[in-house]
Amino acid sequence: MALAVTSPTKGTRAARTRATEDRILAVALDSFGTKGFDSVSLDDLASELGITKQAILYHWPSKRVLLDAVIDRAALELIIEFDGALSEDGWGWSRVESVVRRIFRVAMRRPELLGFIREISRIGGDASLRVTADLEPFVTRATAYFEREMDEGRIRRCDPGLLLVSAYSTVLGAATEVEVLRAVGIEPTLRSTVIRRRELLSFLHAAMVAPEFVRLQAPR
Amino acid sequence: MALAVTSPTKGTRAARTRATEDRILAVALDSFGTKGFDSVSLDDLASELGITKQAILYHWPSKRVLLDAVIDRAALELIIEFDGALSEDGWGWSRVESVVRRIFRVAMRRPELLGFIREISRIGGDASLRVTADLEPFVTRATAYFEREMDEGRIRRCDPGLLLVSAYSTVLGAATEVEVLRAVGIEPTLRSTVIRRRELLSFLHAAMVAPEFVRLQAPR
DNA sequence: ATGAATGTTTACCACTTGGTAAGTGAAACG
DNA sequence: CGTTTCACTTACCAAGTGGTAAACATTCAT
Repeated sequence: MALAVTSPTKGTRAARTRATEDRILAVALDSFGTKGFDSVSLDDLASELGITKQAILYHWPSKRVLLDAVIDRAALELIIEFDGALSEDGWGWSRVESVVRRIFRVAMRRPELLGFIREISRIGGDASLRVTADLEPFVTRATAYFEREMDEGRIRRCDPGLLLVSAYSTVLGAATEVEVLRAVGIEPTLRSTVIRRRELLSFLHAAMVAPEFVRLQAPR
Repeated sequence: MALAVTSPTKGTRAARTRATEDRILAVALDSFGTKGFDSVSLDDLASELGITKQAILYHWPSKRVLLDAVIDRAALELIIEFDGALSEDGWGWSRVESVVRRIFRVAMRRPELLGFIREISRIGGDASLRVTADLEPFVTRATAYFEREMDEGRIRRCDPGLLLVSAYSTVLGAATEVEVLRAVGIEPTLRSTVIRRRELLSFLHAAMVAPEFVRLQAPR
């Protein structure tokens, strides 16, 4: 879903240019994330934006360069969505819980954002390197956080990187793998999503929380 | 990687036809699974097979119908790969462990197979319905198995469908999400895969096994 | 042997793809 | 005010896209 955009008839020229580029990036992120890079033509993007394909190619010299710009934008938005959770109040399990809630919120409200990251992984090559580089600071922060929690014995000791991947793909899967959910007889309604989140939290809780802290940090 | 194929100059005509269709399906599954449906043209497939695109269109009237055939084949192969694990010896945790080991083995040896299922989910529509229908018997068996284990108190009680999804996406993620792994500083070598599998098993063990059984079913 | 069925190729076709070149109208600037 | 810069459009293009039609070669049944 395209975000509401500022009217193109206001502001200075530079501002309007930035606004146009923003609109293009937003629509491209949405389309690439839901339909896939190769399945979306520049003409598709253009017609959705009510402009011509050449207008897009004016701002970026090729579709591939546009993709790079979309990658940067997606990484930025992801960091904005998630990074705050690491700074929130609380400790141990309650903080993990807030991160999971955030991922669910993003998966429900911005599924194209998470789908886009997946798409980039599949494309591979330079695109993957770019998103990896873009997310590096966040990943560093997150693993450092996990390590601290382990040091203080609040969550079970294990490889923090793998823990991050496991938690990420578990949550992402439960939140986005709609077809698989359907296959196991779970219709992705709002109500079922709430249930899934609760079940998942208890799943993660059991997996992550150090035994001696279980009683102190029970999931709701 | 295309499998070794029987020479097209042997056997009866019907057999050779079947062999050709098999080769086409194998290459199509590989290509669609790794590059995506829209990123692979019929000409790409044909040239990889050393035939012409029209030869493919002789066996299936359109690319979309070919996709349906590939879906059926992928589902069949998936079931063959996984279903055996449900019939293996052992009970409780040891059986879960054997399923996880199987998924890892498939993810390492046939990444295109798992990638293809993801791709189909993204395409959505009739394609998703088809793969869902194809996998239904297996899913039924798996959830029934989980339910039995819960009834007997060997694994923690929860929604069996969600447990399946969680375990599926966790393992699939840890096994296939190569770029995410790279992002958190884990190079996907053989050695690291073994480590990841072990870590993941302990993660799943903690999450799934009922507390009173933990001592009896410790992960290695 | 011969004719029919079958699997494949050659020859096309209309349409879409990413990308180029040149033109246009309005805003920014002297 | 003129003119230059900028964001964008119209007009193309060569290379591919999925798909059709018909010719062709091989195998099978008679």
